Amino acid sequence: MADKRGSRVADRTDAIMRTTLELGQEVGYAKLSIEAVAARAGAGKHTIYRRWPSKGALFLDSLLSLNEPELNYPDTGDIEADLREQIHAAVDLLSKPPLGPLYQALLVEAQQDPQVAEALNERFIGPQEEKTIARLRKARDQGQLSSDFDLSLAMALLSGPFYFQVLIARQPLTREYVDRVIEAVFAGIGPKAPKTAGG
Amino acid sequence: MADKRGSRVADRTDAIMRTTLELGQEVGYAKLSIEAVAARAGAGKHTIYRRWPSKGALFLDSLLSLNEPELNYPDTGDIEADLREQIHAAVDLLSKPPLGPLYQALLVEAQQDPQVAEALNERFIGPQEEKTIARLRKARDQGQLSSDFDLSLAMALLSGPFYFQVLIARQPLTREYVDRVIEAVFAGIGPKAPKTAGG
DNA sequence: AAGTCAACACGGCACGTGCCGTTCCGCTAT
DNA sequence: ATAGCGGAACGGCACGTGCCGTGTTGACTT
Repeated sequence: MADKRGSRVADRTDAIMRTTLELGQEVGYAKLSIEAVAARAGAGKHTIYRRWPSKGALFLDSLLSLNEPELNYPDTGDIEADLREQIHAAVDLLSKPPLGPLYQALLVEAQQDPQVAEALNERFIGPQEEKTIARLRKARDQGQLSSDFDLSLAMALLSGPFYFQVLIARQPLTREYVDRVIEAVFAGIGPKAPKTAGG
Repeated sequence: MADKRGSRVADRTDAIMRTTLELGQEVGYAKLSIEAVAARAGAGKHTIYRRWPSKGALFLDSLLSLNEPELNYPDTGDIEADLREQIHAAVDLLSKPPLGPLYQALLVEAQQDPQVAEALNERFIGPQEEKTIARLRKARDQGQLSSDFDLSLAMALLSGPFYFQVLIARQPLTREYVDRVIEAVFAGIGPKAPKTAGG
């Protein structure tokens, strides 16, 4: 039976998503076409269009279906060490092949398609942020952070430089770079001696 | 003579670039087609393809032809105040209509087209970085920055959160947010009491 | 100095290709 | 019977490339 007509819906859906990732890795997201996905997956285009409203939605679902990103925070009591650990893991996962290029493409697509942006935030970035903020909150309660700090601002300070490095500067994200950013975000770039008093 | 054949090359080039920006604002970068630019500019597609290898290159040239971004640093002696001033100006220019959406689209295109990325870095982002770094260096020499600091890292710490806010969090860039980021980057998110030695 | 002309750039048109999103058809498992 | 499927075909759009007739330009002739 070379045909898959009538097989279980979930199987068909999985096959399409797997093919999407496969083709995405081969030709890149930009050149990925629904037509090609349908052809390789042995599916009708209609079957794809029935389930996903856009290429971006299909791609997002496909990526999230991997469900790998169980990026949970360690909690050793040392917030800087835990952040390093966590960010190293995230970097390993999201900035290197095979997932890196795909995740990056998804960020690009999110810029162009508000629906994808919303879904991405809701289903991936948001939850990750919450985990980070929860961990930061605990640290703040333990006096490891400036007490009056807006935690979502801290989030941005910690994440921004990495996105900057990848998306704008287009430089590789090394562990050393991660460590330097974390250290600097904690210490600040101001002079070591307090600003207020004479330095 | 409704025809522009043989008129000066620079005029034709300008007309095409102006039309590109115009159409870009109307339909957005994604739906911008060279065909439409040619039609509205009263130009042949060849004339466009002859000068620009890609839609991205045309768009980049068109944006840079505005030549507005003379974002030069003030130097009042107070690095934090100068950074605020400078970043406020940059934010006003690059995150609000009419240029904001176009600049954002250019960043997106740079993700997909390495040639555009390189040109963008070389002709816009790079020079701006250099100005910032030069100003930071002066501040460091005056003792307003931690003395052993890598200035390009400071660059990333200062820029990253803003790109994050726009591209990832998709939130508006307010002056208040800018001020909070700058303050935090200087002070650090660590506890107020100095970690290293007694202040 | 005035006239001439080949080279060049141009606008416009048409072509073949690729992918879009949709529609129809025949098949198959339920 | 019905609903979902694979597959084929559709019209539409934009791509990038040829070709054509036309206008401008600058070097050469007179």
